[in-house]
Amino acid sequence: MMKCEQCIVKQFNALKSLEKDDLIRISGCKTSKFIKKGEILFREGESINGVYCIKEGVCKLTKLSANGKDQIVKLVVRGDLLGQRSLVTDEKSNLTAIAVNEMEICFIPKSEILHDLSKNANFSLDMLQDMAKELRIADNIIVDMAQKSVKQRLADVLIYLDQAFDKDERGYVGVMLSREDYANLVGTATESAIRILSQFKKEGYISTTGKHIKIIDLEGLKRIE
Amino acid sequence: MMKCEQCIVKQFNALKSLEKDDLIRISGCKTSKFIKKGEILFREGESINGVYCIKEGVCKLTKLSANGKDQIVKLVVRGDLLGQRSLVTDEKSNLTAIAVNEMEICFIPKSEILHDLSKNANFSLDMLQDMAKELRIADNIIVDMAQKSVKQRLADVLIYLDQAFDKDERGYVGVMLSREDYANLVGTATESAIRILSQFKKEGYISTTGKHIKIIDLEGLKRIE
DNA sequence: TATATACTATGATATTTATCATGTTTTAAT
DNA sequence: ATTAAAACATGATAAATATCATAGTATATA
Repeated sequence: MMKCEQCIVKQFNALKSLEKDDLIRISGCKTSKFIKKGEILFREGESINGVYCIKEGVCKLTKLSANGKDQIVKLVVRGDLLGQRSLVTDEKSNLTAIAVNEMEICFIPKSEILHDLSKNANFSLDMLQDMAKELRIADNIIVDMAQKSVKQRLADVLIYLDQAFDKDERGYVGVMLSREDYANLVGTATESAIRILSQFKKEGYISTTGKHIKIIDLEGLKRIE
Repeated sequence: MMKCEQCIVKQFNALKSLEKDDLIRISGCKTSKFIKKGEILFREGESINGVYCIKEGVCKLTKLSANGKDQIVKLVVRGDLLGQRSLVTDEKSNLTAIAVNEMEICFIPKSEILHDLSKNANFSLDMLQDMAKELRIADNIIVDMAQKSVKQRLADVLIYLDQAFDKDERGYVGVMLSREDYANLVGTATESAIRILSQFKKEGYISTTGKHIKIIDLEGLKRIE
């Protein structure tokens, strides 16, 4: 099994601020596993008791709203940590994590992370900075949700996917989401998401083959209003 | 001028984790001032270079959306800190802060806070916990913005104001907002906010006298859908 | 106290979005 | 390969919300 101190993924998250000794210690008690598409890592209301480091794959963080629909709050990708928020506040998870595709993840027990938070100021600061950035992003999403039309928000999602995920050989976006996922990302009815994607296709902004989507006119999408 | 080490307000924020020595040091370089209703503490895009501690009053944090409307992202009250996010990431402010009523605030320069963050693990952890809580709240607002109707969101705002602000002698909510503020909190047109408040009044959930609002039927508001 | 200005209110209408219905296509399982 | 289930698509309609128009009301300021 890959050791933390040799793992390249940690460069993308706060674990990069740990010393070699600490990484070796963490490596000794971490567990690693593969998750199939659609599997649930943890549910809203469950205790996580540690932090997941995403080594490969994508997962969606969702929350069930009062009207019974799942809202996707964010997508978590290779290199991201998962569960820091609940760990720090010692609360149950506020969100449900579901694999969007095949994933490989490592789980680091709570006690190890807390140990480092209390001893290593760099690590704490790095974690604090990550959380601060997440907060800025969340604030911006609030503004977009409140002020932009469904069509704009869906265009935004496509723009985000285009820049955040590698494309395959044929230029298709490197993550495949269902139309329902798109709807749950922008907060609309599935039919509305389908309709707007059809319209984007008709108007030449994107091309689609099943769940595969290719962005054809990124600048056009940015001009949607 | 009130000294930090004697100030009761710090109990409500991360500054409570500092030792007396540190508080005295901070007290020595803080500045304190009064802000009039409507005044701007700082604008989106400006460098804050420190942290504000709210000793008295309320301010709104807004962001201008692409369509030219201000969205109120949150209300900040007595005891809250302001500017930690930008301080930690060393970014310009993402939001504009505007006083909702008469305020008294203290400003602590960046260098002092950074000094404590690097030396005091308790302080860092406390800050981290505050930010983690803010993040949870922001995630929940995203879900509400995406999934709830305007009417539900406005009811939620009233419920929040009812529990977050003291009432005056006659039972009116202790903070006065314009109808436009209500609209900018829920992300709707001012006319829509006015209409829904009128409806709530007609249906006996609230009573209003100008900007003064009294919650009459809290449970009723919670049942709005 | 007069007067301008901002805020509140409400009707009429247009636009956006959700819901319901129905059929097709894709995917997964036997 | 066959069949059931899930996902996609689209029309028709209803409901929610925005926009435009107009007028009353409060508030500040000269």
